[in-house]
Amino acid sequence: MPELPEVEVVRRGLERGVVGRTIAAVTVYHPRAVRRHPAGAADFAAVLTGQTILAARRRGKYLWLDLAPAEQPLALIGHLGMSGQLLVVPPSSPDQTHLRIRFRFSDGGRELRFVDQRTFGGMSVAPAGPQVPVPLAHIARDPLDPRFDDDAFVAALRARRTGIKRALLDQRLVSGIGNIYADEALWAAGLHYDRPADSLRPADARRLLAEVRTVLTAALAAGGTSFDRLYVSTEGVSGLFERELAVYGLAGQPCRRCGTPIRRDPFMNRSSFTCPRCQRPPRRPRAGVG
DNA sequence: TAAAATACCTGCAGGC
DNA sequence: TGCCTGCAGGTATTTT
Repeated sequence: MPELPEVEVVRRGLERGVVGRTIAAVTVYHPRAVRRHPAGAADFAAVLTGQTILAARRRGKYLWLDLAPAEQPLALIGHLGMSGQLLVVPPSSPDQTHLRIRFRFSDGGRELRFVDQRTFGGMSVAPAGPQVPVPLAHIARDPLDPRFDDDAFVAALRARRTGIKRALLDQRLVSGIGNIYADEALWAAGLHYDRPADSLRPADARRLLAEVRTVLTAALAAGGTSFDRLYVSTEGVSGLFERELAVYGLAGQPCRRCGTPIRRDPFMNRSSFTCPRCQRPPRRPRAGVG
């Protein structure tokens, strides 16, 4: 599933593949792919046609392409959702089954394709803001951002009246973390997902943040985590981090630290994976206990 | 106002 | 073989 490392791999691919090129034509094959573009698919295509891409940028799990401004600066925003892919491929390559948007370029070279099986992802065009496009103003910086404020994060996390995993998944508090890396970081830090955030000591919060950074960095180095080929780079290559996962998806298998079988609990309509020995449940759980 | 719950969506695995 | 159910989960919206 695309979380920060996977999205960053895609961003780098876009930087190599489409920056500096001019969009010649846009075709939207599924309206849901542009549902966050209020003016609709026709407007989406019309606004983008003729635009030159200046840069490929990211905040958390969102990507955007800065466009050369005619009057006001614009950004082409993308989110991969659960199953989205942004592929840079030769025009002659066969259409993917779930091709949602196609971008052709004026140089006649490789085209950009947004492919998304479950259509949780999507693209839109919005005004570029001073730091991030206007619709992304609520997304916090991610832990790999040089301007991420550790002290502010620790304070904000400890002010939350909820479980720590819920807090980690809240993109307004810290971005880029999804279900996989939340579970991995919590295991590494020896913390249970339902531990109340306001019960964390500052040192606990800092240790958790350090583990988040460690797991995100390692996953990025491995090219991300891939399951059933739903996540791939712009060249269609799968990531290798899955083989390094410690708990996610490993229910029943021994914890690599203590040998206790990993357990899976329902959590927020999905799953949490923990080692019941390394990650003791809290005495006063917040919510979402399964 | 914050936190929790729900809707959205498709493909696959497993049971029968 | 074919139908049904559960599951995967990030974000926006709705409810509590």
